[in-house]
Amino acid sequence: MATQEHSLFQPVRRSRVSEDIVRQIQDLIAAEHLQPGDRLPGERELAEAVSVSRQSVREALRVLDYLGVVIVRPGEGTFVATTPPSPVDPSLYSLLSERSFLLDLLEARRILEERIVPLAARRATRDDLDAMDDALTARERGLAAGKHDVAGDLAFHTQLAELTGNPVLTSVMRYLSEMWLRSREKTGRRPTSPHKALQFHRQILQAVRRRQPSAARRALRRHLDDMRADIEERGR
Amino acid sequence: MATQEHSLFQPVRRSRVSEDIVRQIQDLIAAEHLQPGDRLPGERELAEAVSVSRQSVREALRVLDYLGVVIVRPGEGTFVATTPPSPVDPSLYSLLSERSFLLDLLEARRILEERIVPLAARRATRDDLDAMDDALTARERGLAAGKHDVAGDLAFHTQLAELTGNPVLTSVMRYLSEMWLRSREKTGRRPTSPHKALQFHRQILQAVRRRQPSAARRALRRHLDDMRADIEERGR
DNA sequence: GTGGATTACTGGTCAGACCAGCAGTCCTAA
DNA sequence: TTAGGACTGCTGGTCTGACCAGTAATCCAC
Repeated sequence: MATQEHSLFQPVRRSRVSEDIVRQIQDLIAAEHLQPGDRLPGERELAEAVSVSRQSVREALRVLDYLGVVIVRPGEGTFVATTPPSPVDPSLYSLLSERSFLLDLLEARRILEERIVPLAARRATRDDLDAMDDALTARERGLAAGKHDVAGDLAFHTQLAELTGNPVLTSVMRYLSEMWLRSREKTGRRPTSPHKALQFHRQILQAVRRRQPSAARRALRRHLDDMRADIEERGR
Repeated sequence: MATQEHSLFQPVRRSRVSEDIVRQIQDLIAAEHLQPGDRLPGERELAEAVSVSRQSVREALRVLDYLGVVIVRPGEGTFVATTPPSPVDPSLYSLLSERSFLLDLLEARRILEERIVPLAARRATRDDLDAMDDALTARERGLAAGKHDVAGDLAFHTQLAELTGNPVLTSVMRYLSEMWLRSREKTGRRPTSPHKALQFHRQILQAVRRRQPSAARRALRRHLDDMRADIEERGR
């Protein structure tokens, strides 16, 4: 064919098979044919279904993996991610699945939250505090009814950051939370006891409500220390 | 760079080979061994350089392609993209142009860096410190020759974060730097005296080199206090 | 029961092969 | 001499088939 690009014509965009697969899977998720947590067919099966080589399927899955759309666990399979896909610093990506990464993440959280919590105790408005209290109570009730989502636990910490009134702190906290979720999802780590977490949250919030910055920081430290101990222990 | 040094690429070792390659290439770009527009070695060549199959190389390149780090052109080769992608939290976008935003940003930086700097003083390796020293000296010389770029000043702070050995802290610092640049770009704010900044940097680095965490933190505080005063004053 | 070995399956990796497009080279014909 | 086309070697794109190392469910012996 002589359809070269005279100015009228666009350069022909040769599609890459893997791109097509990426789009198809994303569409299936968007259309909710694939729900979070669902297991995708194996790579071999998928390849045959699309009449394509396994290599092309793998390239597609690798991309979706990086995008956070999908979680790939060797020996088990590939699953639709439960956390909303959020861009993660690409340079950190390869670390997400290492246990030490959660400890690094925890160190960063500690640095930040140790200062956020006292600020929240000083700056939060009455209304904000009431709203958080309601949210926490709702979560406690939800847990009693057997319902529990990890993202909600992290939301508490992000909300704490919001109380400071500094949107940058909120943004950074959200950033760390996203990495936390991704990392834990990739490692397949079980969440720590939700009851314990809620108790800590209650303590922190109480101190904040009473405008006791130091007490709030102490409670926060206990919470993070407990998490660290949990990570270090399970890692063995 | 017509001749590509293969010695730049290290043999690969642990889990998922493609992740390692992604990181190596990103590192090479970050270290400016690979410049925007440069052509990467062919897939086959790259594979051999890291003792890995071509498939793994392809998976890595596919990811880098999606991330916008690299441009792949069939028949020609793979090239480093000219514009590195830098996402900013959309919810903050509208705030970028407000003066108070720089103050919020500064508060976050202070919280983080006040803890980063002492950590750096404790953990940094000799080599890292020497490298930073060289970089700082180069910048001093550049300034004397009338050359000055704001991004370089922020790079100092990011490098400080790297000294902690905690990639999360580095990432957050980079995240804040990104917003800082954007915000200042939008507000059209003139940078503070580059000479003054370099002097502060020199003081901080010296304390870190001498393994004096407290002194390093004090120097860092002076630096940030100075910046805040500068922002508040000019805002009037 | 209970626990250990077995086995089928999954992703991770490798090797080698072929295709189509791009770009220089070289040879030929005007 | 020079314009044109064939040639050649490179590049990424794709496919096939094979083996490895984990997971998880099963089954069998104790």
